[in-house]
Amino acid sequence: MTDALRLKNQICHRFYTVSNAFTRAYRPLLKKLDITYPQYVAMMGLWEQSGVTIQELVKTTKIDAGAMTLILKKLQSKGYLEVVQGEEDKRTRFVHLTEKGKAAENEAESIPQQLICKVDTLEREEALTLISLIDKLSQGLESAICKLED
Amino acid sequence: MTDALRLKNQICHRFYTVSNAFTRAYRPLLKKLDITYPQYVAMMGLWEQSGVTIQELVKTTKIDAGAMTLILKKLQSKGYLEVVQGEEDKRTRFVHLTEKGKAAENEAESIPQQLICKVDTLEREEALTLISLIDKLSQGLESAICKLED
DNA sequence: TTAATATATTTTGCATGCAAACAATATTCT
DNA sequence: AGAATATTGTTTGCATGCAAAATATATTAA
Repeated sequence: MTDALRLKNQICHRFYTVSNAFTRAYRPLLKKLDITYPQYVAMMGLWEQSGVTIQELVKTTKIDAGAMTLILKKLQSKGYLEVVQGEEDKRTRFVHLTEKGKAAENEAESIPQQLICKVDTLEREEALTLISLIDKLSQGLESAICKLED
Repeated sequence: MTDALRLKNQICHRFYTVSNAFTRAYRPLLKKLDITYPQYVAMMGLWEQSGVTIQELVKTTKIDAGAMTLILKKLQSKGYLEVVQGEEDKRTRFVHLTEKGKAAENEAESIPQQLICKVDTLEREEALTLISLIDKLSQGLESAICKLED
């Protein structure tokens, strides 16, 4: 009846589907680092800049703050990072990569390419278009979430 | 150092981010039906075709089979559907919408438009391009997951 | 200064997502 | 027929994602 409600017409369902597929696809690649996809995202955030506040890491990775607490505990228990309380503001906590954490970047270096090699259906040009369209959509979504919360 | 590992260059991270944003955006819209986003996906599958096998529903919605068991229990407890064992093949179970479940489609009819109105950053043309690119990527991902599992 | 308010992070309760193990039922092979 | 194998669903254990409540610490207002 209502075409608007058909699954094949839902952009959201595609994101749901592809996002989950990415998580599954990364799993075998992350095995050697013994981390999950969200943990990998947190590590990417830290490889870009170590020694940041938890809040900043939450902002850059867009990982839920509550989940971040657990993820950092996991990564710390694996020896990838340390968390230290702020001096000035004792509410804040800073996340620092350990040597092992920094070294892991080298092992991770080949991961993106490994996945791209397997997912070769998009030309570079198309990939760039895709990214810019997603970013445009993403912007709208963010503000939409605010509007919808009224 | 390695640009390949930067978050802003990750398509996967965008899907992760946007997918989660969609889930949050839908929450207030699904409140009146008292269902979650995955439950909404299951309902969309059933509005398209009721009386299907659980396996078929898993296939069309791409919801994890294990999660589907719980989701169907939830939706059944809310009175939206019934599950009956197959006659020929007793392993299979068929999912049937109740009257309440069918009626819910009318209430849900406005949901897609409600969200689209808020997320107005994409032109229809761009949205179509986005969809086709995601689908192309999605195809590659599916086969990639198979390759990676070796 | 003291009370009220704001911010950073953690905790809690609930709902998946995922892989692997299981259970029940079918099908196939010998 | 009978055992081995395959298929459909469910269960289990672990890791988030999300919203809301709780903590600890800062900041602001009276």
